[in-house]
Amino acid sequence: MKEQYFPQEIEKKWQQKWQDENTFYTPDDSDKPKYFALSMFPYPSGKLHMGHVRNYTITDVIARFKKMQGFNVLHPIGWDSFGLPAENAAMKHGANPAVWTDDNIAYMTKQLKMLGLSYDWNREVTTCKPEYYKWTQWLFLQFYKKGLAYKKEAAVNWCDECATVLANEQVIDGKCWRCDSVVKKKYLSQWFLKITDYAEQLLQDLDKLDGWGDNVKTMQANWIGKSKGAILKFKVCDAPCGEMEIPVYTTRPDTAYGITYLVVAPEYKDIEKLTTPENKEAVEAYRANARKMTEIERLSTDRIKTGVPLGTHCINPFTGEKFPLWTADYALAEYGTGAVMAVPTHDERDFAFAKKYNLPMKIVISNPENPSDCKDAAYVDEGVMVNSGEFNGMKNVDAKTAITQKAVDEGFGEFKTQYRLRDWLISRQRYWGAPIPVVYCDKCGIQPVPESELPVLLPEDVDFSVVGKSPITTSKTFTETTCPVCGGPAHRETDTMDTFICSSWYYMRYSDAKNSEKCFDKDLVNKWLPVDQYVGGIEHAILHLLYSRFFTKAMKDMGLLDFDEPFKNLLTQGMVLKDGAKMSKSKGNTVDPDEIFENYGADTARLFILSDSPPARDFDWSDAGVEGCYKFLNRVWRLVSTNQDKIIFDYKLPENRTKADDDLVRIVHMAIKGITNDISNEFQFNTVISKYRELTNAIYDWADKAEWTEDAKNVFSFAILSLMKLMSPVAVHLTEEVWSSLGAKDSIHNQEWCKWDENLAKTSSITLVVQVNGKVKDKIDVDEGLSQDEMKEVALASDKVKALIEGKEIVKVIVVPKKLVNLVVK
RNA sequence: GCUCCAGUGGCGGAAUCGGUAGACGCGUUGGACUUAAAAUCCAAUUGGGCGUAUAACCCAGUGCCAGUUCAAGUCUGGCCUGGAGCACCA
Repeated sequence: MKEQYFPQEIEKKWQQKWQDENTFYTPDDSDKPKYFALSMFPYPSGKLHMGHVRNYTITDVIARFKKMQGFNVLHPIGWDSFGLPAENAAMKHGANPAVWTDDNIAYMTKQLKMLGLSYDWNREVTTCKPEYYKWTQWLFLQFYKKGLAYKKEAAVNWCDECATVLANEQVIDGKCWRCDSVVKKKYLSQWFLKITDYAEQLLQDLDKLDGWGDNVKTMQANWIGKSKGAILKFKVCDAPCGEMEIPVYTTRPDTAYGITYLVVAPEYKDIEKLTTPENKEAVEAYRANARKMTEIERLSTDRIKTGVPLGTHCINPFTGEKFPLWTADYALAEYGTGAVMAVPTHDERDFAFAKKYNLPMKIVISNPENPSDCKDAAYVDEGVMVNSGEFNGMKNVDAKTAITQKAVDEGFGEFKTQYRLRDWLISRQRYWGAPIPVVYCDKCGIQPVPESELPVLLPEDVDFSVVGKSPITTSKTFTETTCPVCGGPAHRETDTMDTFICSSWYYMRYSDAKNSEKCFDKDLVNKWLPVDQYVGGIEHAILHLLYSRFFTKAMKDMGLLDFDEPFKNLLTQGMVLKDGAKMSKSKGNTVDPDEIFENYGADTARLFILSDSPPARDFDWSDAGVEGCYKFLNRVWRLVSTNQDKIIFDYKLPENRTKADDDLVRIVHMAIKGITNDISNEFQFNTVISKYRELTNAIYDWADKAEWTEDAKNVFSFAILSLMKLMSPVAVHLTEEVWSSLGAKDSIHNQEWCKWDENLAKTSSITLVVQVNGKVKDKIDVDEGLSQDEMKEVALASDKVKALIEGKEIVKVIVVPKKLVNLVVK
């Protein structure tokens, strides 16, 4: 072993060796219990960034720790390799997206290996390869068969920049999640997956996810947005085209006696039938204007509300009162029934609208102690029913049920549970994705591609320079085909699938990555899944994580697997910051992992990225911090290299230890206990690393004073070799090099995790804290075995305490065994 | 507006159960070694009483205000600040 630490040299050597010896191969058959550790797989953008380094290091340390604890650990990696950047690069540089993607994967693979990650590369999964997307397409067909995939014409989110539609989940603040440009509405016929069928299950099963943070669970619950209310139906009394009925959804049926008008969304399907000839022109103009607006404008809550009357009227079935119909863009076509009953006195939005257009108001709920006149604001709190016929005097919360029941009994209403979650729009008008396996025949209509004809391969004869349509439509070989039913001419669907489909099941594929007969073997997927620990960024809280839960539930119902939640435990790691801001190219505050590997080595990078903050919190990168970690590894190296002659690999702890030896043995046991607990308890790697330092410091101190008897050498060896094993999940190369230099035959990464002896993992004496009236006044070293009475005596014998309690009365004495005595005096 | 999370030295952060606040590190200051530097090592480092050495002592202190308790960074209630998510969802 060299005197000096040369990380680059030893890291390269061991990476090669691990690869040659297949050190991290995971067998499917093993007596050991399974453990599936998973990082969210990367998009092959070109280069790793520090967020990747953090994510993969965290998971890698978990995987290695679990392996040493005796688990058969599955720790795979793959590539989320369909998506727009490849296509954009193709357009810009004339490169083929497949080639661009392959190059990026090759480079990033090299980087992952340089980080020393313990992946089983035999299970690598790449979503853009036909052998993978064949099964993505196959799964689509299963969804289709089950009625969970359907096509419909709808107002959808459109991004001009990306020239494609987007799912609701991909619109952030009215902007595209990828390019940040403003999203528009377009009417298009598109493919959807019926995630709404699973809304209730997706919501309820959140309770099962004990291993998920509350933040993610509440975000998903809010997104699903369950509410309970009623559908009430209103007869239109003067529609130009005969009798009509308008159903509305409301969570406030208790306010039904206070309705003074009714609003339908500008996109409401029957709006034309509800408009009188006199109002037609104004209504048309209003609707045209609404269509032009962007989502941001449309949904802005501080915009002044606008609307126009339709000229027709409804009857309130509770009161017989007649009230007008309006259209206004504060009613949303996609939620509820697209129509709203308006009660200005008890809803802020209706109040603002009624004020503006001078519509009447009627108070139906009142707080008897402090009645509101509803002149300046709506009264939205609880109260007692007034002006509500037979319901007068009832509490409004009780009236919700009572009034709905009346509507049910009399045939104009029903109880209704409503969700905000919408179906998942999965069509994309882009090339670089899995083609939707469907053909359109003039005679037979929509026909799924037979499973035997999968995969539907992406064509290569395409022109990426086209504007305004998907490059795939320029292929001469792709579009024209024959109908699988009648054999007549037909054309293929040219839309591809949202990449989030590919990532909704990739983690299952790891269980059987090379299967060419099936998407995976059922026994294997049931053996390895659910994922025991999933690690990734919070940005997927309601995208990937919700979609994957939906896929799992749907696939369970299809009989493909037997579990109903994919990820048992979820760790959402914080962002990597530099100078307090998120690292980004535009801000110019990025740190290139390659440079860190080159200057300090991967072990330093791994150690540092775990050292300063707990994994869930944001991490501020600092050059001084890296330097500090590098120095620490040097210090560890020196500790071993300068004392090599005193280390016995097959040490035996002496039976009769001297006091000094004893202390080091205790310190090691305490470190083992502390580190094991810190990892087990939510992966607190930052404190794990502080304990590495404490132990290293303690060994240095001890070695300084040691007389090198045989016993001392054995104790020292125990300490050094334990330190190496404890550090091996983090400093993977350094510990391996030391381990082998000291005479080991097998890899340190195949060793068992250190065990501690509870009797040795504590100090022989304790510090007795003496408080007077709750304030610490003295600390006394005492023997651990002291009884409570003895502790009290020791406390009272303290000179400091004597002085403080002199002339005072001891009211009470509290003794906490092995810890403290509190004297309450007056 | 609603929901969730967080707030501790100059900085990152530590503190199973309510029981020694500030572990470990970064930075800073002083010192040793060196012709010099780097590296390394030693010491100090919450604020104040207190710009002197030594040894000690006292007071205050975990965003703010209350409360529970012998004892609160930790529990309860009410705020303030920051971050994240949702948001005209009837």
